[in-house]
Amino acid sequence: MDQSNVGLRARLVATGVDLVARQGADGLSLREIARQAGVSHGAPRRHFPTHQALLAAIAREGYRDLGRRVDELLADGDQDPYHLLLALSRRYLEFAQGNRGMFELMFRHDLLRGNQMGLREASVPLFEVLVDLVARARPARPGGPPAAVVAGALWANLHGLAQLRLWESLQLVTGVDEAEPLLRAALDAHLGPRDH
Amino acid sequence: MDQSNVGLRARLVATGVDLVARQGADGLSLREIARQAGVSHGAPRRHFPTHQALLAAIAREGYRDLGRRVDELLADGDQDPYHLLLALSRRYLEFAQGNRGMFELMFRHDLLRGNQMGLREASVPLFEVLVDLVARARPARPGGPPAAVVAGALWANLHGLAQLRLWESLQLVTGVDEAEPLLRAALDAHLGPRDH
DNA sequence: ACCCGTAGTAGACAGTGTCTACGGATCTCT
DNA sequence: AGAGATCCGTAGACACTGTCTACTACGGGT
Repeated sequence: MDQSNVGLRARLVATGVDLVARQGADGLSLREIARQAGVSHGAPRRHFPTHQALLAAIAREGYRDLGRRVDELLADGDQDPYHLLLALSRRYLEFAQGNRGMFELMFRHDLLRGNQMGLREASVPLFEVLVDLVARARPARPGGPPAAVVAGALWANLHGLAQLRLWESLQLVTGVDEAEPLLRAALDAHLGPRDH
Repeated sequence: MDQSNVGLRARLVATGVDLVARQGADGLSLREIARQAGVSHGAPRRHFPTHQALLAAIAREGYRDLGRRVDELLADGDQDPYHLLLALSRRYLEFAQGNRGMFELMFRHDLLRGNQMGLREASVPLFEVLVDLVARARPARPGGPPAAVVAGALWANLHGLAQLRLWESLQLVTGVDEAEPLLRAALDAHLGPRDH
């Protein structure tokens, strides 16, 4: 793919996305990205004030990618919110498993900390989808917590699953390799059990 | 605290624990730790083959600390498993909030990845406590998933909550600042609702 | 007395992120 | 058209990092 005249800024981000997929989250030094993009090590500074800012831009691309995969799902015809939630959750876990480097980058502590890079906001659209699905999937119970809270808890659960699974902690500790039963347990728990 | 003759290895770890509490997870360069411990930058290498190995040892101390706080809880007299689970969860969240640097270190992707540092195992004893409590708290239902699976899902939920709360994503996205309602939702979800 | 393994020092090396001075375009205004 | 300013990338310096390799001091065992 030739991207010689789309502007260096976009090229740097694209190079970073490529690099993190090929070499993992540790190969993303500022100078290496510049090298791969064919520019000098000082060039990125014109477009990103700091190394972390460039990393954040790359991570944002990861959020966009994840968002696209979820949207793709929603446009697929199936309208049952529970099924959609299940599929969405699987996508999240698959994304983490299949794009390990990017996933690690997206949730690096130093990038999220204090929201210096404005990276938190990148997950908002995804979360809105989640809230909507939760609201539709849950049996209307007037006394219960609001949908946003349930969605928050579910998101936390999903994210925790993805993380612990990536580190293989879950396998070590539960003896089960697959995330599916844990995922089903989580969904049933938050949404109430149903008949599959 | 004077620790001049407990062996350099232990002193380096202690220095690191101190340092991460004072300066955060980014101030933990090998050379800075050596400086704070009053030795040359080559000295740590006698006791830790690599920088990451030293960081892992420091992180392990974090897991031990967290474990102690949980044990403290279990020895407190209260025997109701649900209350204990609630208290344990709160401790987990408090620990993350109050020991931010250490928590970030404990879950740094590069330290956990591939379990190169044998760090995963450090969370096993904690998890065993969790499994035990879950088994006791859950109404015995023969058809349901085994306790280890529920405990795994709950742990993932708890950990996800701690993470997302640390970078304030939950507040941004749910509008609620406190983790308590989310925590209650999670516990009720995984263990079945009860009367408080 | 000798040797040897241990523990810490000191220097070198490649690599990193950031900063500054510089060069060459390109655009604008008179 | 000519001159000035602004943009964008280069090149080098700087302090700092993790790792590696001599080298030194010391202590105990045969």
